[in-house]
Amino acid sequence: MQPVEEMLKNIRGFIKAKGYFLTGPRYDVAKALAETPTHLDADEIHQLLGKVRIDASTVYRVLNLFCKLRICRKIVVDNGPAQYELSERFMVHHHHLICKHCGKVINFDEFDLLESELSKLEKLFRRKYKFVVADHKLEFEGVCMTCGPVSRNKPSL
Amino acid sequence: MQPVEEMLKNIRGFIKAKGYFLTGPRYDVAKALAETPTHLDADEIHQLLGKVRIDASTVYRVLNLFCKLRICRKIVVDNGPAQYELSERFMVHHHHLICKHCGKVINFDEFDLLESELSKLEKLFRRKYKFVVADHKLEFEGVCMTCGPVSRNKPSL
DNA sequence: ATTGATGCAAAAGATTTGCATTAGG
DNA sequence: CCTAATGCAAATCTTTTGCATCAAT
Repeated sequence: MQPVEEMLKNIRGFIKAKGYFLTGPRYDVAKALAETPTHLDADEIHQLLGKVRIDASTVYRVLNLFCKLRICRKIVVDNGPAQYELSERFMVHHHHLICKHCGKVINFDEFDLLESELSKLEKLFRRKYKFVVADHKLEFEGVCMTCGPVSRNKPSL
Repeated sequence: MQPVEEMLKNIRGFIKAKGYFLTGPRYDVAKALAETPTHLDADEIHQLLGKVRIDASTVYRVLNLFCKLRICRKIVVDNGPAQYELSERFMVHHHHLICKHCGKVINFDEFDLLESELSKLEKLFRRKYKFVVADHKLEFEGVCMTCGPVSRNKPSL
């Protein structure tokens, strides 16, 4: 992952190349995302930007634009607002461990064999289902360290 | 997958074993899920049960109970209501291809190598992150046959 | 009788939208 | 100027909740 300044420069270039402006609010949201190693929801971003004057609806509009341009990626979670993170263009490719008690999202990037299996599958889908894969998402749901100690038994919930 | 009648019998036994009743609404929702090879959202279930008198909030309450008991499984999707499907106790284990144009969800169960890789990962998470995996979810997002013809190029969106 | 399940209506939470205003080129 | 972006307020959509009623043992 690149330093924040460089990421912002890249994002600026990316937005302009697509014919959009990097306005104040867009810069602020991009900065919040670039400075956060994990994920933020719309409201957290709005809070972070407390001092600057920005409306919640603008945050959503910016995030939607960013998703459309693939600057960021939306993670929909059960019971709660969607989370956003910079896309793989700016972050390393990874997937998520989601704690079903506290909702915490842990990134992981241990793959090796897995990713090659995934791309084999993607070719299969194209043949068998005529389905063209643009992105894949792998999530593990469970109980994190804080919410439940590791034991030999599966969690009861 | 078993015939619907048998699935319902199993579900009845499962619910009673957990100390709950299989009431009318619960039976109707279970039947709707058992008769659907793919997924339904709460409103679709409500529609399906049009003749029988059941309130939308009851549908949600039943679905939440079913998820808690692991009779069914909730699939949260972007832009739209959550989808529900019977759990792997009653359906074969599978994952999803999600079309980002029309929202269609296609089941797939081609695994082989993949599943063993996934369980290796789950062991790793327990060691490295002290995270105990209860379930995993693998989704491929892309464009389905109806929404875009298969081509050699990646979809522009 | 007592506990749990349901219907109804209202509330809550997240996100989107219409419209007037402002800003950027 | 002209188009795009923003703030504000209201609307929308999904899901949850409080409460009175009903059902089941």
